[in-house]
Amino acid sequence: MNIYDIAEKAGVSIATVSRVLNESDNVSPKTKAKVLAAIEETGYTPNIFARGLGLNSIKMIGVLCIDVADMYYAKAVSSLEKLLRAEEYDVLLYCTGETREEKCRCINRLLDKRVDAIITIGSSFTDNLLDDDFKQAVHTVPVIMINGRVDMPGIYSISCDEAAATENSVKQLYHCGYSNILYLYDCETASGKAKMSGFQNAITQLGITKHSYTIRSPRTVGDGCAVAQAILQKHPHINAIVTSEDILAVGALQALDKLGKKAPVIGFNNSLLAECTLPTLTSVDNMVEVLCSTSVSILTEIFKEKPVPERIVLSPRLVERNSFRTGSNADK
Amino acid sequence: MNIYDIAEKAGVSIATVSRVLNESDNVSPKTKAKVLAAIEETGYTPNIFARGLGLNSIKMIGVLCIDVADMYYAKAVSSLEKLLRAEEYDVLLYCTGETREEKCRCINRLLDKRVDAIITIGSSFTDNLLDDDFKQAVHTVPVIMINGRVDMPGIYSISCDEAAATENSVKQLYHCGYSNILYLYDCETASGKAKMSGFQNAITQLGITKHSYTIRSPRTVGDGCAVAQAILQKHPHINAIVTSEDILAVGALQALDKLGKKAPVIGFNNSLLAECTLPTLTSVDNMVEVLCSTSVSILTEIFKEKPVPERIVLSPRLVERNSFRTGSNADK
DNA sequence: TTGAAAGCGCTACCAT
DNA sequence: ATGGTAGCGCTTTCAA
Repeated sequence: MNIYDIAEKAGVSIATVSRVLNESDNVSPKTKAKVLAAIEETGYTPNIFARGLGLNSIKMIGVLCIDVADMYYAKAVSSLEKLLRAEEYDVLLYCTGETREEKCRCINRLLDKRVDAIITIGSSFTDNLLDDDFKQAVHTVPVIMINGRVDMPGIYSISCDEAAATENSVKQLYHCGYSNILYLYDCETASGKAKMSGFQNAITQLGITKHSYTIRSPRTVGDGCAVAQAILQKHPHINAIVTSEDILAVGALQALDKLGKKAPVIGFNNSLLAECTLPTLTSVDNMVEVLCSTSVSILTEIFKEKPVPERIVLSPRLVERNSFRTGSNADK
Repeated sequence: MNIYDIAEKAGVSIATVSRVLNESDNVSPKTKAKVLAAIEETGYTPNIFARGLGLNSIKMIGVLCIDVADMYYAKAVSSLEKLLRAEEYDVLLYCTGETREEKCRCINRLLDKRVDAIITIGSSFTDNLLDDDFKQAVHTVPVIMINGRVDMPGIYSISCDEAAATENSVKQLYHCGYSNILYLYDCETASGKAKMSGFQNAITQLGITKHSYTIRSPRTVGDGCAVAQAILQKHPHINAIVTSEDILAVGALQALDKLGKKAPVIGFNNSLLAECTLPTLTSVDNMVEVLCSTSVSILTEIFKEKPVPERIVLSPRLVERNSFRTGSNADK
């Protein structure tokens, strides 16, 4: 079933069918009706490849993340998919994993598929080693980085200020009377570094570097718990914990429970996990939804060839639950 | 940059370039080298639309789920994406949401995109109202349903026996001395019904229907907690809880904590949440990874036109953590 | 308002 | 082993 069949059935030329299909205005209502009837009757749908071949676009956006099984990426992908579909774009999803080789392979594969744009999620695409691949990509399509940043014309960065968020968490704790703070973190991606610098800024400004600690842990509940437990035992005067990830905060809460201790804990990502713990977890909301909707808006503007900012930074906010409340005073 | 440019640069015909591109054997090493050099030099990649137009395939699989932000679907999508990419297929992801209209729209949109197959995740695609859409889909491409089932030639069902799993959970509890069991569930999809029937079977067989309860709750931690708390107060003799979802199990644990009670709890899905609670949660593993890898194997067999079973059922297994251990005897 | 026809870039068949 | 060429199904320009 193709456009010729429809043309024949409707007694018109393929050009006219094409016009109807593309909602061109120069078709008389009568012929339009005939064509639509033929289409309806046969259940015909245009061949996307032929259309793509002519227009060189298939209305598809490539979305890259490390692994959609991670809740943070999943939320973003879900959000993007809905927003893009509303704009008639489909999502081609790649879970690249951590390695540079695979990320590079995915970018190129996406370009081979002639997607209309690429959106990356997460700071791990902020990687000098990928610059060449992005340079090539940008040559063909716009690239939007959510929480990533590569300074290159054609790459648009939409991110949330994680350094400021972490800095704020520490300051809030301090103002509530906690000054022996542990920072439990998981990775040293660009995002990890930003959060760490936020922590360092805070303790420096507050003059509490002497009594503050940082320690790294693999990104699992069990490891977070073990690592936190060890350092809490070694330094019993630690009286508050800030983490780079909700998962680690969950581990920290478990460590406190095991040690029979109480201390405020602040997570990061405001994920479902924050609602599942006892006490429920106060956590930094990284504004994924807003990042995604902003990204899609920017993208549609780009497609319309309107000027858009190359860099947008949003402020995250602290969502308070039972593991720490800024209102309450210290029980220290 | 197209195949003509490469042909000219390499001093051969486009037919030869095409042969090199498709790794046909009938090309002399010398010409092959020339062509590859030209490709390398120019960075040429074949136009996917033109290829698709000829072959009527773009090596793309449509994956449908309700919402990838749900951890259960996210795990499956992640798993499928990796497996399919390894087979050179890309994943077009649609989060359909709950409504039939949107599911239907997504199926049709996927067909318009000329995907090579459709994979649905979750029992909510087992829906008589969608039968017409699937009938049309099956006409064009194979459909694989993970944890879903529609009896129609061309639809392959790969699922996990959730009824048996729930039945087993109840029996395990009973054998450890718990016979006043609450079943806390969230939905009445096909999957929800299967689990419920498993529960009913168990209590009937065990002769404990008199002291068993079922209650429904929205699928959030807060609701699960509130609903569980209410019924536990009304029926204080309830001494064990089985749930249809880890999220509800988390709620149940919180309810027990609030009431200062202890009772074994069994979740379903063996998600990350099960590691985050105190006590950690014993949960039914729904074998997502196995379901996905089986699905991809089946699919590749179908593409090779080999015969495959229309229905595969896997047995789930109970993953024991601290909220209930079959080894331990009742502390009742 | 409509139709004819020239591409779009590739694959695969038929020659040589 | 290589080349010529006819499609694949659509969009769009040019003519009428």
